[in-house]
Amino acid sequence: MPDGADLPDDDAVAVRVVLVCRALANPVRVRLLSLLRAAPGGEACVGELIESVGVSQSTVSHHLRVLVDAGLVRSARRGHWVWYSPRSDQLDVIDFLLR
Amino acid sequence: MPDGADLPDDDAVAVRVVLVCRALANPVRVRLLSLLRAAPGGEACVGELIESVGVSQSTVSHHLRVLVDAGLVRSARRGHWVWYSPRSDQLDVIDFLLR
DNA sequence: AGTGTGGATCGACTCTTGTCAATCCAGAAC
DNA sequence: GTTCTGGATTGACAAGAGTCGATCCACACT
Repeated sequence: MPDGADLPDDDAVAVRVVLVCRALANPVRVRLLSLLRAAPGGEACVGELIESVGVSQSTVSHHLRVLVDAGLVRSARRGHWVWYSPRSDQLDVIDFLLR
Repeated sequence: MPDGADLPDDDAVAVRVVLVCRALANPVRVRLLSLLRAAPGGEACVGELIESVGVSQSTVSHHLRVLVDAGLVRSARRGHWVWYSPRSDQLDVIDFLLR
């Protein structure tokens, strides 16, 4: 096999680290994730979150999107509300960092 | 105890998370930390690092400073060279993220 | 003293992020 | 259908991060 200019294992790790860390490199997002983790049922809808973090609705929505894109959080619409929750397959990372 | 508008426990965690994650939210810095972790003796001087990451000397120096400021890495001048190494008291975090 | 070299610091520039108000979209209720 | 309400998206702006070349500093050596 030719020497890898094409990102083997090590770089996959680096990409993942950067992705997750970029998502948690902002206090609002850490707070959001923390709130979600502590929320009853492990989920919360956006309205509750807006009140808790003290920034505008659009800003909260933006930050939630970043968390989702990073694969840390998932969203699900149920009826009128959209519910956010930490992704269970990422709980080890989340728990470790927010420990 | 009065309800805390003044950042008790939870916020200390958040601050620490943001600090560490901001430091690792950049691929060059993750690479640097990875190199330091894998370096013989657990340390490397700047010259070696410059060759490995492919950015300018001043940029490497800048990124190393960020890692130091985040408390992940320490530096020590020995003679003519400056040696950087992961901080042993942060190895658990580093190992977990770069695992 | 002066010279050379490994690194840090200093502008200056570009690119990215965070924020908001305004607008748009999707469900629910009418 | 229309209207209301919870969220997402858009556009614009300010602030921050990443990068470089140029310069400065610290140490070793002559």
